[in-house]
Amino acid sequence: MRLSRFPIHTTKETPADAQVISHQLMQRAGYIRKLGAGLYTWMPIGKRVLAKVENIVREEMNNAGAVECFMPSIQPSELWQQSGRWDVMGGELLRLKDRHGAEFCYGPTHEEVIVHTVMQDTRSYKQLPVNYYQIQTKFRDERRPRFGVMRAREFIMKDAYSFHMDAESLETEYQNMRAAYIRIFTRLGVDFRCVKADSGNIGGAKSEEFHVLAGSGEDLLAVAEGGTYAANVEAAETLPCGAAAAATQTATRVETPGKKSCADVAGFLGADIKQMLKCIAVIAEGKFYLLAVRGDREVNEVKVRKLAGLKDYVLATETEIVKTLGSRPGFIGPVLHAGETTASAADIEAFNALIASNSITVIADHEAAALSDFICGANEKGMHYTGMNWGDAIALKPAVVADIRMIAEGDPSPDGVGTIKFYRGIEGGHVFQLGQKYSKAMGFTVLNEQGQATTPEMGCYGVGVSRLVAAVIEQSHDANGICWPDAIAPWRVLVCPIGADKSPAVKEASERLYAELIAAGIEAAIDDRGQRPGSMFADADLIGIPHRVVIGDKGLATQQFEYKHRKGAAAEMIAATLEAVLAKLD
RNA sequence: CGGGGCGUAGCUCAGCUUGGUAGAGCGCUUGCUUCGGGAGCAAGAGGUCGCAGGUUCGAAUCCUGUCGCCCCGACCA
Repeated sequence: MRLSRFPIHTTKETPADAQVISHQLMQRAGYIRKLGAGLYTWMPIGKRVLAKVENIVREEMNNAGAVECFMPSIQPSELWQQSGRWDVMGGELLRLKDRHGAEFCYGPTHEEVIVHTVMQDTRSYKQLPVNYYQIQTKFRDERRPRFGVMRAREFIMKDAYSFHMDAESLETEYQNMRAAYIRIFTRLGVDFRCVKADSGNIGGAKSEEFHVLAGSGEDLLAVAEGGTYAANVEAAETLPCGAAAAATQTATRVETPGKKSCADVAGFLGADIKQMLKCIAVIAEGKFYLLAVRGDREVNEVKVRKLAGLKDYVLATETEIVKTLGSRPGFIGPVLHAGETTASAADIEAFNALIASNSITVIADHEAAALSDFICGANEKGMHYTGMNWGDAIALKPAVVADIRMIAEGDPSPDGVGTIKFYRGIEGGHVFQLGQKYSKAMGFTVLNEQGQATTPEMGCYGVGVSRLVAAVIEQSHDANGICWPDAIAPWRVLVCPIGADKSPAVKEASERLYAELIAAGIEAAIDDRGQRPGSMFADADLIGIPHRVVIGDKGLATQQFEYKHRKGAAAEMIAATLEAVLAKLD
């Protein structure tokens, strides 16, 4: 490619609206231009990189036996009503009406369409398993699009859907896709982890995410040092611990004026925060719950939502807490009122009746259940209990003991091997076992070997193609700009003639090398824009071309080119031949 | 959706408090001199100050509304 005929629009200034480095560099280097919130145009140079990522994904999907198709981005609402998601999806689903008033949505994903399509042609077990994929534009009306193409509203996704007669076949294909994803991320040259994931609201059982490790990542990953366990913290289990030790103290009300957080109370009382019980008041399906974890722990929302009856829980408001417990946030505990509060005797009786009755359920984490002689809120403003024990007459017993806390750094790995360390990651891929959720909802059956109608098992596998471009940059850049790996660089080699307008020798040598590289099948570009050396080098670094060959009179005098790798510290002189340049590319 | 902030030249921003002829840097055009890490000088082009009302002799500036964008918190490739 001749840069004189290719739009390269770089800027020295960083756009004001870009927060993360990949977004800044993609805009500065002219890879993308913003059209609106979460809407980006891929400029020609950016499209080259995007196409390369797409092609790597396509090659690995094809090699893994998946077949490419292409579905409409606009989907009829009927399909979403069949699956039940039309009413479940919130504002994220962009809804449209056509001229007849018929309702549609812009597809945020394609489970409905693929099931609808595949079921039309699939009648027999002999036609399964099969795995369809497409690389296509999706639209999700994100609450808060940000970080450029990393979290755009319109983005490019590779989505694949497989169908199977049984769970074993699904498991086989799931592992096949998982292996394909490992190859994809390896070819992209990124440091990544495959982690156990929560399957979210797409449904289904087993799922893993592929994360590109980066400090700017939005996800927190729990990875075992010295082991193989890796999970998104949302999905990371924690190990049960021992039973509570026998009580050695009796409960004592103590004043803790204005001390609300566990750290404040522990500090005020000179106690270890690990002796504290943290209680979170939540309401689900009209019922009041207290979620109890140790003072230094956090509640894991995803785990709580998996408990029976708590799927749609919300935090209790201060008003609700006052009404139900006679307490305020900061002083909540699984305890009855002692009768020494400013509240009236009747109120206390009412609170205690509520607290003691089934209308309040205590759900304790394993560690919280194992506490003894602990400190907890007294359900009175400014008051806590010390020396409390679950067996105490005024303490409620946990109705449920479950794993509801967030895993923490330093915890033993849930699989028993290694110690947990946290990393940040950018989710670039996700593999799911969906089971029969969609095939059942949409009435998809095929005849098995016995001639009986059977609902197929389904898997789905996504790669955030456009997001990955940004993720690679997050991992591979320096003060001067992007450092592309060869596999997805817009060009592998850039030929930079110095003073070609003045020196016929330079012009001739650089044109010849450029032509030879192209003839040799190397993706090369020549910067024939007539720029001064400084701006030419600055552009080359900013747009991130891996290999740079500078040709000037100085080098040609001794039959030499100058070669520099984008990540190399210094340039070196090499023989002024195609062979010498090719040797550097290997 | 709740909270905070910003809309002035292609880009980054000043001007607004205290109304009075619209500014700088970068970029762009032309000429000359330069030419190995974003050159110098000179001369130019380029903005109905997001939009709509209102106050005023007069509004980028004050008021109201509206639209857009960005940032901080519950979801996802």
